Amino acid sequence: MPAHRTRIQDLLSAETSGDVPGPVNVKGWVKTVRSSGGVAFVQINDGSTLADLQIVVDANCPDYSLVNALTTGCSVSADGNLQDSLGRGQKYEIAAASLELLGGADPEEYPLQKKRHTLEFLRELAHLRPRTNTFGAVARVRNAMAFGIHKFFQERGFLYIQTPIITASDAEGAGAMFRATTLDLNNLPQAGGQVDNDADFFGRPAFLTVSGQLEAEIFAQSMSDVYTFGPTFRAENSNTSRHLAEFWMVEPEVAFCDLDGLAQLAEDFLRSIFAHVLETCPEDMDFFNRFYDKELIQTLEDIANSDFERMTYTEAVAALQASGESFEYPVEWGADLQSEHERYLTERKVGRPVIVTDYPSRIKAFYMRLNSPAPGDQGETVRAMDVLVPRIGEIIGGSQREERLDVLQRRMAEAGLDDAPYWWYLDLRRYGTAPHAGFGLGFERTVQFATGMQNIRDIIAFPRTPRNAEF
RNA sequence: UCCCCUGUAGCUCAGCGGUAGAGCGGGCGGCUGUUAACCGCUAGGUCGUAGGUUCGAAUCCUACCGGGGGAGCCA
Repeated sequence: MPAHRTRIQDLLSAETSGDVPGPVNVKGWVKTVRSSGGVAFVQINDGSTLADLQIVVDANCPDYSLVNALTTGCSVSADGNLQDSLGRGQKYEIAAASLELLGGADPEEYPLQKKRHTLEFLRELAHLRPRTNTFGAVARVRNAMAFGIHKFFQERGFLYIQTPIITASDAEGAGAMFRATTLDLNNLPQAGGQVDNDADFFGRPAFLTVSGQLEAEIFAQSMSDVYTFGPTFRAENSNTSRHLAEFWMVEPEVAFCDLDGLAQLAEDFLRSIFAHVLETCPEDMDFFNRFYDKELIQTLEDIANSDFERMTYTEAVAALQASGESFEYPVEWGADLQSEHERYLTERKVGRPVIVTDYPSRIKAFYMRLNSPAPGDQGETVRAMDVLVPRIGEIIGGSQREERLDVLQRRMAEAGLDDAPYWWYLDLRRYGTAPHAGFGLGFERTVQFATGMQNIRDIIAFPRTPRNAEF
């Protein structure tokens, strides 16, 4: 009896069945059971790879009678030798010497069939859907991409930093925040006719972070090259296939870097992580290519192997106006680009990712660095960039930060912001200020793009959206 | 938050004013290596909820709740 479980991936990746001598132990969850005469076929999956393993149980196995009790969803353990499969459809199979039922799954109640389910139905079964092919593949690809992200930055000497999840500062412009409080909402302490925030846990209002950027800037102004990778929260009432109330964001922040350097970093970064996932998850990527997007792999390979298009906002507006397209929203210098405009640029105009830079200051955040005027501009612009990709639209938003104290203070005043809560942010400009830049990447959107999945709720294990926080 | 679509058996759907249906899944029985196996039999539903119109409502109307698509906000 083998002492340790062998992962299915390790068995299936063997060069020949002879490379796995002697009996092995396998464990997993039953996908389907077929029987024919005196032979039963138990197909199991253990999550280590997309492929199932077929266990052959015949009358020679003392536990043969057990197969009648096996149904989809059971967990089992089997010992036996790996052999070349006698049937078609799989290379190897296990000839069971013994079989054990670890946990049953009442077939009258177990909700997963061996047939295909809709993604909408599976969304209600977040505790069971990782057992399906699609969600197993998403979990593995998501894992590989997280690793690829760390690998990219670590190989470039970036420091992984952890910024707070609970924060008292509200990164301007990033949207509505969730309040984090220990106050009794049914009996709020009052002071001077208002809620007494001094009685709250932190002695002041606190929130769940919408971005680690401002804190990351602190470390960029000391460690030079840093990145964050963690959860962020937006209390926006957004009901789309691209928004979550809780999502993961990657935010590099780089000292002594301008917008051109940042755009290059963003491009290298995206190309690197797509190449990484193609290389490390070939079976899963084939699966997505077959069932979700027939051009997925081709698209990702193209991105990994070709340069991104660059254009300024002013050039983008000119291109949109010259396109002859009839857009629902008018295109005019000074207005933000709408989804339809972004999609035209990346999908129709260039057919690959586009980096749009130098947006009007009026539509961007106060911390973005003010430009000197360029030809064609019809107003102030800032050193901001958006990376647009087909189907998803904006996948990265970033900017060179305003490092000049006087300009920053002027911009904050124009935005109607009070200096006081930003005292430490301004201090960074008072003491050894340095040019720096950073961007934010929505992790789920990136995985969504890489898998071809239509809905972001199928990219995160336990999606938080308005009116939905089950599990 | 706005616009459009949608909610009928465990799942996917048909039925769209007159006695609630199919396929899959489940149960039972066949089948000497199967491949989302195959063949036969069978059980299973207050038609999202609450009102309203009507002799009669799954079907028409209203509100609310859930789901989907699109938009806005953004990552």
